[in-house]
Amino acid sequence: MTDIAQPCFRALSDPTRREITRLLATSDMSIAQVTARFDMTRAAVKKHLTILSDGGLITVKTVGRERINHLNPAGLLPILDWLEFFDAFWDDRLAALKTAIEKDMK
Amino acid sequence: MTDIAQPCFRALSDPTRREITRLLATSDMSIAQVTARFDMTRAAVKKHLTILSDGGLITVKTVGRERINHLNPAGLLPILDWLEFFDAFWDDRLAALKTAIEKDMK
DNA sequence: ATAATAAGATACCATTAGGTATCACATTAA
DNA sequence: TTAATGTGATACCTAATGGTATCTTATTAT
Repeated sequence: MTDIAQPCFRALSDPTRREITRLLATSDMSIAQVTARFDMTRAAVKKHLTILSDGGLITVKTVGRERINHLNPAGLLPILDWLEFFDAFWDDRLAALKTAIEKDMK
Repeated sequence: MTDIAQPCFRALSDPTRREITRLLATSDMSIAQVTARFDMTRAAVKKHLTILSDGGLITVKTVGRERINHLNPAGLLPILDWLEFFDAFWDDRLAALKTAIEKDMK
């Protein structure tokens, strides 16, 4: 029950952190640069970045007095691995799924 | 900034809830049946099921005095939509998965 | 009719989470 | 050298989270 995916799911469970990942997808940023995009203190942003790092979603490189945060898309793989479990069931449950969706739309 | 995906990400952020989804992938279960698989009270399990329902990951049907919990794989689509943003950063594995699901739903 | 079973509802508790303010330290600029 | 900048670290606050216990109601079985 080691649950390797937990730090990743945890990291993505917060909207601010998901937004940070999208920001970093466009370019690397220092903590101050990320903070400039949000209405919260640097300390709060730093906590989010730490959690993203724990989840393997970003890497951090020290450049002078700055900490450059860099997106690590491979950190999303635990999520994909987890989702793949349901591949088999999508086929099996296809009929029920169609019915359920169609009924919901009425 | 309505963040439609938040209830889904939130639902999957807890290991117990992820395990429940896998359980329900094998068969529908009443609350008591789900509870029998975990070392916690029925009230705790019920809370998890409510959060999974809020996240659109399960549906609940009343049968007599029982509440039958049923996996709703389509509830995972918000996650896939969100992940799709990162397609540019790796291969097309994710997009293939998502389009396969959507094709099945039609 | 009575007892057993399934679940809803509420109050409560300890811990975690997201946030702030503040101070110290390292690096760069003047 | 001195001042400004970027960050680390800590203490603290409030709300949310995951859990329990307990009581009530609805349904099913004897």
